[in-house]
Amino acid sequence: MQNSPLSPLILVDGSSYLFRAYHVPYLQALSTASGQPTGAITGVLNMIRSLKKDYPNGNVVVIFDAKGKTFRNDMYPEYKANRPPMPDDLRTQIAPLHEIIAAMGLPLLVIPGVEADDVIGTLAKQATEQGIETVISTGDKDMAQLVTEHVRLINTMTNVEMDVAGVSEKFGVRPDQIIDYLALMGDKVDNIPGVVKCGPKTAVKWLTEHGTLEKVIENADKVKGKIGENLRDALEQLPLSYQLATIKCDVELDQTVAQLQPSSPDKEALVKLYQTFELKRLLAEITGGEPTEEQDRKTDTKVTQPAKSGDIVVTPVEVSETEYDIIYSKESLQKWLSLLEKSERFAFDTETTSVDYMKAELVGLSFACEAGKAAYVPLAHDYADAPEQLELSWVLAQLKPLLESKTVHKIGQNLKYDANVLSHYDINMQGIEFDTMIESYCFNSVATRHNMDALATTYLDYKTVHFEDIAGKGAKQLTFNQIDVEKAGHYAAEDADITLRLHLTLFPALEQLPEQLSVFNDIEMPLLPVLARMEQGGVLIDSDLLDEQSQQLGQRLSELEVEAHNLAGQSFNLGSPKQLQKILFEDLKIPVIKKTPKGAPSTAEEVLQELALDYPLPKVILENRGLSKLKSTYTDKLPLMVSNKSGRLHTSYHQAVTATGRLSSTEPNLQNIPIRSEQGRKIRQAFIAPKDHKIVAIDYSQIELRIMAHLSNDKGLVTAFSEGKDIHRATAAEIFAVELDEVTSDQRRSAKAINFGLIYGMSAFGLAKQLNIGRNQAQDYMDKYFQRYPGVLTYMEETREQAVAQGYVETLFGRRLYLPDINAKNGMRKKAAERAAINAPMQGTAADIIKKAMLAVDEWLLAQNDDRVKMTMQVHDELVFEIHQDIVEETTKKLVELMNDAVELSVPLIAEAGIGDNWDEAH
DNA sequence: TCACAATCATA
DNA sequence: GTATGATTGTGAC
Repeated sequence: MQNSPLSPLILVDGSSYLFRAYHVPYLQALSTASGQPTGAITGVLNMIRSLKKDYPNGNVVVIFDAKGKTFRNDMYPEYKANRPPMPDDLRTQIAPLHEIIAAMGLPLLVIPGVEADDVIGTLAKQATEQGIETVISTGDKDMAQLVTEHVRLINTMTNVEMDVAGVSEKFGVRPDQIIDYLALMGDKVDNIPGVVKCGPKTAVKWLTEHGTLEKVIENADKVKGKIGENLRDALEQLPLSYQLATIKCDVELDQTVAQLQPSSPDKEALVKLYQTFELKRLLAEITGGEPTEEQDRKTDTKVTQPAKSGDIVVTPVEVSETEYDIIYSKESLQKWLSLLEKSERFAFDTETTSVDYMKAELVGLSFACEAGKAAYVPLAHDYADAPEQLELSWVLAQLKPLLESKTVHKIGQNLKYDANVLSHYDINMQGIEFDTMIESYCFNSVATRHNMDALATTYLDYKTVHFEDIAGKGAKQLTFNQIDVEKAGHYAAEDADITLRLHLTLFPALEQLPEQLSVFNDIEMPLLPVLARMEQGGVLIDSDLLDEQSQQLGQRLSELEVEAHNLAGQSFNLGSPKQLQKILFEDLKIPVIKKTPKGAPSTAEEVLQELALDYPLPKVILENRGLSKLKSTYTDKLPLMVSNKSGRLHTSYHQAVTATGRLSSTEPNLQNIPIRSEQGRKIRQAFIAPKDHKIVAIDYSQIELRIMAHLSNDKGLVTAFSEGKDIHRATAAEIFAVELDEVTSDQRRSAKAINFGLIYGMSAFGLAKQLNIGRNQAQDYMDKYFQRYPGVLTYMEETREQAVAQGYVETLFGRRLYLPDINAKNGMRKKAAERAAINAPMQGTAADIIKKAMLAVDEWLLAQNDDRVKMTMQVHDELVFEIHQDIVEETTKKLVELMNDAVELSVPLIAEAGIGDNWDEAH
C-alpha cells in the first residue's frame, strides 16, 4: 500500500500506445458500421481503463504528440525523416480519441514543438520536486532515462513495472546511462546516427567499462578491431546523437502538476461519442453500470463440457465453503498432525524457492485431509517484516514419521518433485499412493494438460489462484519466500485442498476403468519413486572433454562460415532459414524441391542432401547445421547444467506428457543425445563412469516389431522371431522371394524401411519417398509383405476399425489413447489420427514393457542394497547403469535377465548389453 | 518479452 | 508415415 499523502501521478504516453494499438491484429478489425476504424481508439481506452483500475488513487494525465515539427528537427533536419507518413485510418482516430479522453475528465496535453516524451519528462521532474511519486505508462524504451527513485515505468501491455533496478536488469546499464546507451546504438527508426554495428551488447560493454559516453569517447583509440574504427568514425556525430536522444525536462507548460486534476466526466458527451463510434462495451459500462469483477471472470471462463473418458462421467467434488489455516504455533501444528495421523491419507504440497528440484529450498508445507479444509505451515518466508514462523527443522522432525510411513497414504500433484525436494532434508518419502497428475494422465492422456490449474478447470470447473497472481511474472517474479505469508498461505492451502478434491473426483472415475486403474496402480505409481531415485542420482559427464569438443567445433564452424559466404558471394546468417532460402532459391536460382508446411521453400536436410549433389553451397550448409546443432545443444550446454551440489547432470523425467505412455526428459533431454554421426558419438564419450565403475547400456532389440508380431499374432512373423532370425533379412527373403543367404544389402535395407514404416502406419506413398522408388513399386512391396504376413494386415485393419468405433486404441496392458480426430471431417487430420492409431499400441506397449522392466530392476536393486549398482537413464528402449567393475559381469547378466523376463510375449523379448568406460563404448 | 516456425537430435 | 524436446531466428505484442 502507498503511504504517501499525495496521489501518484500517472503519465500516459498516448502516442506510443496509439501506434501499438493500431498494429494489434484483432483491434485492426474494429470499425463502425459506416467504416470508420476504431481499433486504435479502443486499444488506448482499454489501456487507460486498466491503468485506472491498477492505480485507483492515481492522478491520470494523458499526453500526445502534437502535429508538426519539433525542436529536434531544427537540430537535425533528417530526424525521423525515414518515418512513413501516418496512415489515414490511424489519423482519423486521433481527434475522436482526444475528445473522448477530454470527456472522461482526464487532463490531456498536446504541446506543439516538442514530443510527448519531453512533456512527460518535464512533468515527472516537477512532480519529483514536489514529492509526488510518478508512474509513466509507455511502451517506449527511451523513457528508461527518466527512471529515478521516484519515477517508475509501467508497460501496460505486458503489465511489467520497472524501477531503477529494473532498468539496470533489463538494459544492463543504469537509468542515468540510458542516453549514452541510446546515443551509441543510434536508432534506425528515428534516423538517429550511432556507431555502426554497435548494438545493445557493445553499448553495454563499453558503458560498463568506462561508465559514461564521455569516457568512451576519450578511450576510443584503445578499442580494437573493426568496431573500434566504427567508433572513431562516429566520434563527431555522437554529441548530436546524445542531444537527440535526451528527453527535454524543462518544457514550458501552462499548467503545473498540481493544476492537472481530473474533472468530473461529461456523461452526456461520452454517451454520444460512444454511440457515434459504436464502442458498445464502454457504452454499456456508463449506461448500465460497470461490470463487476465477478462478471468479468465469468465471461472469461470457457463453457466446459462434463469431462469424460469413454462413457465414464466425472462427478466433481464440491464444497460449500473453505477454511484455510495458517499455522504459526506448535500447538496448532500438533493438532493438525494428530488429524493427519488419524485420517490414513492426506493431500500435501511443498512450497519452495525454485522449480528446479536440485536447487529448491523449502519455504512452507500445506496439508488437507478433508475437502475444503486445509492448512499452510510457513517456514522460511524471509522478506522484511515477515512474521515469526515455526522452525523448519523442528517441523520436519515432527512430520518425518508421517511422510515416511507406508501406511499413511499421500496424495499430491506431481509428488516426484516433492519427494526429490524432501530427500535433500533427509526425508525419504514412502506411501506415495495417489498422484493427481498421473490419475488424470491414466484416465485420459489427451483430454487436458495435467498441471493443476488445467485439472481444476476441467474436472472441478474451478479457477485456482495462479502462482503468477501472487508472485507476478517476468523478470520481477518473486520467489515463494518473498511472498506475503497471508497471500502465500491461501495459495498453498488451496493447492493442497484442490489436490485432495481432484483426487476425490478423479480416482473414483478411474476405478470404473479396471485396466487403466491397473496401469495406474501397477505401473505408473510404483514407477514414480524409481524415477525420483534416477533423477536424484544423475549421470556423470566429462565437462573438460565437452569443452574441448566445443572449441574444435567452433573452429570448424568459422571455417565453414567463411566458405559459405564465399560460395554465396555475400555475407549472411547461416542459421537463418529465411536468409538461406533467399540466397539459394532467389539469388542462386536453385530449383525448389519441397515446401515447408507454411509454403515457404524448404531448406530441410533432405532437400539440401539432394541439392548437394549438384551445388557446392548446400553441402557446406549441411555440415554447418549439423555441427552448430551439436555445439549449441550439447557440447556448450551440458557442462553448464552440471549441478554444483552433486557434480552430476540431473534430468527430469516426465510421466504425464506423452500421448502414448512413453516418458519424456527435459533439462537436459537425455533421450536425444546423438549417436548416428561420428561427431555425435563423441558426445556420448563424455558420458562416463565414475572411478572403478563401468557404464552398462542394455537395450531391447526390435521391441516394437516384436510387439507387432505378438499383437497381430501373425504366424510368419512370430516364427521368424522365435527362430531368432535377423528380422529385416527374413522380411526381405519373403518379399523378394529369395533364400535367406541370398538377400542383398539393398533388399535388406528396403525390408527394414518397410518394417519401420509399418510401425508408423505408413502408406505406399511414404515408403516410395523413403526408398526413393516409384509409388507403384512401393505398393508392390507392401502387397507382397501383406501376402506373406496376412496377420499383420488383419491386425492393422482391426486396429483402425477399433479406433473409429470406440474413439480410442489401447496397449497390451490396457493403457488407452483417445483419438479425437479419428472421425474428423478433414481428411488429412483423419488420416493422421489413423496413423497414430496404428502406431500407439506398439509404441505404447513398448513403453509399458520397459516401465515394468524398470520396476523389476529397481526392486532387485533395492533388495541388493548395494550402492555399487545404479540405474541412471532410460531412453525408450534402453536402460543405462553404472556398475562397479568388480561385479559388472554378473550384475549385467542379471539385469539382462530381468529385462528379458519383464513381460511374457508370444515371441522372445531380447535385451542386449554393452559394457564400457563411457556411453559410446557401451553400445 | 514471448510465441511460433523451422530445423534437427533421439527412439 | 509415429512419438518427443531444444535451439535459433523472426515477428507480434
